[in-house]
Amino acid sequence: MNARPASASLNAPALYEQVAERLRTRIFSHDLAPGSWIDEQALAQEYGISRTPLREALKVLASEGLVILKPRRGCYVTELSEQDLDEVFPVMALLEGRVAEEAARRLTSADFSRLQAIHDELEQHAATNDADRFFDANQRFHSALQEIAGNRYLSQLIDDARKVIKLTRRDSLRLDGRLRQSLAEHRDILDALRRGDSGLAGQRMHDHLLSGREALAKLHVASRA
Amino acid sequence: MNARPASASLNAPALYEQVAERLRTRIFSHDLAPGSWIDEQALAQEYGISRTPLREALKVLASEGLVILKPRRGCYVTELSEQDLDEVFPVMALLEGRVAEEAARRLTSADFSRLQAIHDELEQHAATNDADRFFDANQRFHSALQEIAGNRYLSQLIDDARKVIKLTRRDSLRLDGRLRQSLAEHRDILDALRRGDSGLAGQRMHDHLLSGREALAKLHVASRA
DNA sequence: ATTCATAATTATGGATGCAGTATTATTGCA
DNA sequence: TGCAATAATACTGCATCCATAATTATGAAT
Repeated sequence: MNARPASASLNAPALYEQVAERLRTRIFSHDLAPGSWIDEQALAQEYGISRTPLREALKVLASEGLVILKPRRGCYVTELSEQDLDEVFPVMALLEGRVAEEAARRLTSADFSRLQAIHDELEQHAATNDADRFFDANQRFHSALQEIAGNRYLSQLIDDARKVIKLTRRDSLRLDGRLRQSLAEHRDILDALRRGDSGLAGQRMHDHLLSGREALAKLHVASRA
Repeated sequence: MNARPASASLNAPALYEQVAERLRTRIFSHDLAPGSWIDEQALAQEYGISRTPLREALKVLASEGLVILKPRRGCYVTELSEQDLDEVFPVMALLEGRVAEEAARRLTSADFSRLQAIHDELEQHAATNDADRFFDANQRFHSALQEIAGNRYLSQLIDDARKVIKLTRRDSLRLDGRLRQSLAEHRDILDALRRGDSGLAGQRMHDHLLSGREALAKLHVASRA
């Protein structure tokens, strides 16, 4: 009747994984800025741990593409070039498009209600121009679709790609009008899902992602001017 | 005029990376069999290194999906279920299809000659029924296409997926007739590339991968009987 | 004053040691 | 003889330590 006493320690993620997660947060927030050097000693001291689990965490982040390990020269936060973005986004569009397509095929009415509920949040936050909450709900919408599509491997690739894309997170959603446009695109995707048109859902999701890339490009051009 | 004296040490991969590569080889060869426990001490001793770099290597392999790390319980070689394969292959087909499509768009005549040369090897090894060399040439063909397509991110995802698929390498190519069939599919792909029909090239590559999955499925059913 | 060489400092990568936990073996009891 | 409880063993995960290489600072020479 107890809650598995052993599970307490089993459920506790390894220290290196906890550290990896903390570092991800700091990288996404640009607290650790792209291109900046990661001071192992300082971080280990700050977290009150030794360098060993920290270094293991950095290995994980490196394989996720969030940092790059330069042998004998330390670890640096990844800087994405425009070319990198032009490579990642089309792939992301391909993968997310597939998810939408597959989700449309398997969609139950319960699933749809769930998506509808999240979409309503999107409408709300778009109305109040709350980019942060919009972003959050947006992510949950996409995650829900992934779950419905039911391909864990595909999901994992998307999650990884999303991490990479989040490196650029001075949020294209903050571009004037982008939030409204994103919402409109979501409406169209939801519409295709309701109609059960998997091809169309896939196509619209695909284009939605590319549209996100364009918004980001505009933002970068603007910030350069 | 010198050849950069520093590059000697820079070129040397980190120890953990060397170890990771050695482990990959042993995993693919089933020297370390799926599901088997990885004895850190024994391996470290065998390689004449400490457990530290070995453990770092295992972190990398874990993020590649070749092993799974069970907290406090050690590291095990990944076992792929049929469901896993049914998830990975369609994604692989999607990605490789995209590569073929993109490569077809960018293909120069020099590129085509290169592909043709590799394909000729395939014909050779198919004729002599040399599965190992066929496999090798096959991999080079796909790699060449990836290079031509010119999307490094896409390439990386495919490379990762290929590693996962290689876990099952009791080679579907060894299935009777599969080698011939694979060759025929390659001919068709090359044909589409020559004609510059990117859509067709993508489609055929996509189907080629799914065909590979089917061959593997037959093999597994057969081995169960 | 600038540049190059050399010395001092600092950081990385790897080895070793140790505490805590899981696993296995052993012993006692039903 | 089988099962449970407990003791012994073994392994994982983290910390600490050390050697080597890279970076920076210092000083000399042009």
